[in-house]
Amino acid sequence: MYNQNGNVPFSWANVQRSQNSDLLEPENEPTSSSSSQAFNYTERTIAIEHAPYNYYGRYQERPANPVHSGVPVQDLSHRPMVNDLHGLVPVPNWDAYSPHTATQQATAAVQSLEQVHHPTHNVQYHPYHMPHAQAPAWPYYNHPYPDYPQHTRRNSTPPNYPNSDSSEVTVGKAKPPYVIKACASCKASHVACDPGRPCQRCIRLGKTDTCVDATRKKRGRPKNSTKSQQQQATSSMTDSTGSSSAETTPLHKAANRDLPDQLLELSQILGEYEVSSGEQTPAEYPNMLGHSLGRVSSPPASVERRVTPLSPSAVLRSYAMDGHSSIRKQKSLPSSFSARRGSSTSPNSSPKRRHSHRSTFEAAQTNIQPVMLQHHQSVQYPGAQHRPTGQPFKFQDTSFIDVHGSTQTRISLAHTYSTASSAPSRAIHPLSSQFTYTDSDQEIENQNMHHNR
DNA sequence: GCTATCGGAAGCTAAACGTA
DNA sequence: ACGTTTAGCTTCCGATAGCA
Repeated sequence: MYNQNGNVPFSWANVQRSQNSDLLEPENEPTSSSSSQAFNYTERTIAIEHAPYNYYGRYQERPANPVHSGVPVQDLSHRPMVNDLHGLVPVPNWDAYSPHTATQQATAAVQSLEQVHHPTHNVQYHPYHMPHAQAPAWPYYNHPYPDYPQHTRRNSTPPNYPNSDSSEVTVGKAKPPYVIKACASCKASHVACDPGRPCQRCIRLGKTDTCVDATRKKRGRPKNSTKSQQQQATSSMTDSTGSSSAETTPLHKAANRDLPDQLLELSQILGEYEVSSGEQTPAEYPNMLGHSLGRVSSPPASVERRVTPLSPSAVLRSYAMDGHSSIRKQKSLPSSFSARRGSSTSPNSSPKRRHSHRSTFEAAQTNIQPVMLQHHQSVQYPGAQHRPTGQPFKFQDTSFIDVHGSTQTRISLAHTYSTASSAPSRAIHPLSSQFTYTDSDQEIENQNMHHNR
């Protein structure tokens, strides 16, 4: 249940487990110190002035928080919540703060709420999530998961739960985690906001009247995005013979077909790769697999035609990046990938970080097999040719057929490239193993020289 | 020193997708 | 049904520049 840092990684599976486990049975929790009678969960003592953050790193403003139903926020807000589909349930023993700071009034209020709404449940509900409880403006707003873990981003060290034998929790150089909603001014200025309205920055700048929550667009994957993408890709692509694709097939379904059909469908689904017909070696496309694998030799005689995908980064450069740099890399990697991020050209990119990328790259060299395609002359990177200048676009689910040796293996270029000025990191995912590949700065430089030649 | 600007890293959400 | 993936959004760090 705990990761190597001793933290409980957030997942709904863990939430569900916790609901069925003794996490909701405070009396079964190991106690490192005394328990609060009011809440019956294990406390950890912590100096308030040193610990303005809860277990997940969410900022807890200690003094003078709004009081709701007689419940001071600072006394109750620090408990991590799990969602039991009925309400947010505080998880005992995850606390960074002492419940002894709860007032008698708070105790009575919570007990009253629990009795009214869940008299038979042996769980404890956060009062702000009780049906009739009016949520304070902060720290919870109406956010459904107010304690969604965030300490992975901010340098807010959670307590060394569960193995901490110290009653003192070291928070270190913790910074306030993200606010749930930034104000319009802070958002526009790309600066940190705080939950107050007006926020401290607006107060300082005298913009108190205009300090309102920034409007937020709907997040999440759009409805029918895949379908529409496929339709768009299909309508804009032709194969080398000039024939239009008559139908679309999802990549994962195409992968189960016979090879020629699969390739045909891939050619319809994917976009245009750069094609070399045998006299060209991968070294002429220095950023892609051939070069990255250190492979410059001729293909096996059995391979009639080699298709060398142009480096996504090279493609990006070729599409008139005009300085608009809101173009970014896709972040998330498939779970089977080693999680790694980063642009090696970022001004913040440290040599150490680049070294890390390089190490992975070199490790990948030993594993990746040459990538070639048969029966297949022209494929497109979806949408590339129609991409408006300066707008982000992405390569995704790009597949290759590895016909090196006797086996045929589908290899997916598993990730999305949409960066204008940074070197894209990339992940290449064969079905049978996993590895990643990332450009180094030097490689990018070489590509630039090659491209400008 | 203060403030504004902004590129982009890191994180969040929810629909689509995969799988048992 | 449920877990995973992923598109598209968010916040805000940190570099840089302008100004008094």
